[in-house]
Amino acid sequence: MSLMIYNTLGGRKDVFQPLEPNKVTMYVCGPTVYNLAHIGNARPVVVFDVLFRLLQTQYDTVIYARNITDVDDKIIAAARESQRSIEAVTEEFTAKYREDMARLNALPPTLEPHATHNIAAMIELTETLIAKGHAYESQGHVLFAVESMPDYGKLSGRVLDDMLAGARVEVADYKRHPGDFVLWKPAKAEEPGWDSPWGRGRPGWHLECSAMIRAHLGETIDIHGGGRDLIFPHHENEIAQSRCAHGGDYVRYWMHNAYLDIDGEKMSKSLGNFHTVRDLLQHYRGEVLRFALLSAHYRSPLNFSFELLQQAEAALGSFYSTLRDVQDIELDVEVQLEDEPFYRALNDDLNTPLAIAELHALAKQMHKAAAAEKPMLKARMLAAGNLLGILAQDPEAWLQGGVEAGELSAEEIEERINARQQAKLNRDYAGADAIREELLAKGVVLEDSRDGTKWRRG
RNA sequence: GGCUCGGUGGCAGAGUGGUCAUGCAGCGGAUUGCAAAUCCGUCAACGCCGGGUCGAUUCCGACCCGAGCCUCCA
Repeated sequence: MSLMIYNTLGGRKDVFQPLEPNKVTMYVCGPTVYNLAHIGNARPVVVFDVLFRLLQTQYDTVIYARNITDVDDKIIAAARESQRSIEAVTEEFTAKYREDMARLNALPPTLEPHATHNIAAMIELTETLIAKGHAYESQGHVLFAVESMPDYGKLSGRVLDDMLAGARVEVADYKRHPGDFVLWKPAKAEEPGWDSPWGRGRPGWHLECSAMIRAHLGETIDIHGGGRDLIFPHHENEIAQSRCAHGGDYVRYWMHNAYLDIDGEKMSKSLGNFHTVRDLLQHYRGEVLRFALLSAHYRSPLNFSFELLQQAEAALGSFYSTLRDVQDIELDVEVQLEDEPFYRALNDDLNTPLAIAELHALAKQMHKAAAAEKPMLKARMLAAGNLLGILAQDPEAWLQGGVEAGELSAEEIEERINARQQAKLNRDYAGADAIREELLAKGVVLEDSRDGTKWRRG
């Protein structure tokens, strides 16, 4: 089965073929570590985590790099505001970012290059660009000359002349062309800086990705991912830097996720309409957040709401409930992924909503299945869950757990269930129902079955 | 203004040139001491207008509406 990927460059789905037959290199734009990640920032992380898992089922070597931008104007500003050192700020938010993403069941990337550890590579790249006539020094800055690249704008479908027509930006006087962008800029004394042929300074925003990809993954990588808003200028400029410096292809497949909306508007830090992952984790388990993020296709906007999270929670609860019914069944069967509808769905440009629908279909089959069919169905559900990064918990623990501690402990609940059982034996159904109601009022749902009474929070 | 991308049932959200998405919610039934879970059945959509087609939500064109990028942002 071949993986189809929608390539922003070209605007259509293509069969994915890595440069080398059994190796895939993938790079996703990571965080600028100056504050907490919001749930919109988590979307690419979760989406590309699914891709990472999927690729690993097909290729022996998958190298997935996600950078940490730890030098940036916003970081400097954040450090100044909180009267802390740059390092204190970046270390704190790097650690918190890793924790938050781990709680969303995102696997750690293979590599996590830091911008500040790769300054030499950036300087070298800048020197190459100057030597080849694609960059120039001006008033202490080094700028990339967009006019030196004939097909600049190809990724975003822009033409330099058109961009000028609508330009609203004041053009810095050190630029030859308004579209020229900074590779290296001078650092003030109190700002972080590194010695370079152009004096003490620091890199421009776009430079780090090009330099680190080249340093850690090679001149040409297979997949580069990120949010849609990075297409221009960030990724366009990365292409310009890398292709002009090294020639050849930079990235074979560009993938861009759509954003999360709040009331039809993009969730963003600048609009202030965001929820941090950390905040949401106070109320919802990471797996619920993850499921919610996967409930829409990654290229479609996803309207974020509490209803969405509640639906995600309900869906996961129902899957875990199905799995609880078969929790004692041993797995000694092997799933043939190639035959699986959910696998087919994921291979079609990561169609996670369809994969989830197939998971519902599997659950439904499980409910009707004869005993002999259940081990395979369970294995298939878990295999699907594994690729989506969900359903790996103990079902009982999931159903009885939760972020918001209930009013009752498990022991207290068991005690009430026993009391109710006794009432039932005494034919005191009114008493038994009273206990059911009492527990329900405290968020505990009882389910009677031949095997006794099960409970869950819900 | 330029460049992108969208508009699917009450909600979320896939997909397709011709009887089915799926989930949640609703309605009816089975089951249950009562419930829950589950099962069966059921309601309901494809922005608007035109064009081609035997037939379009799906293709083409215009229009309306929305979002994003062009400035830090996933």
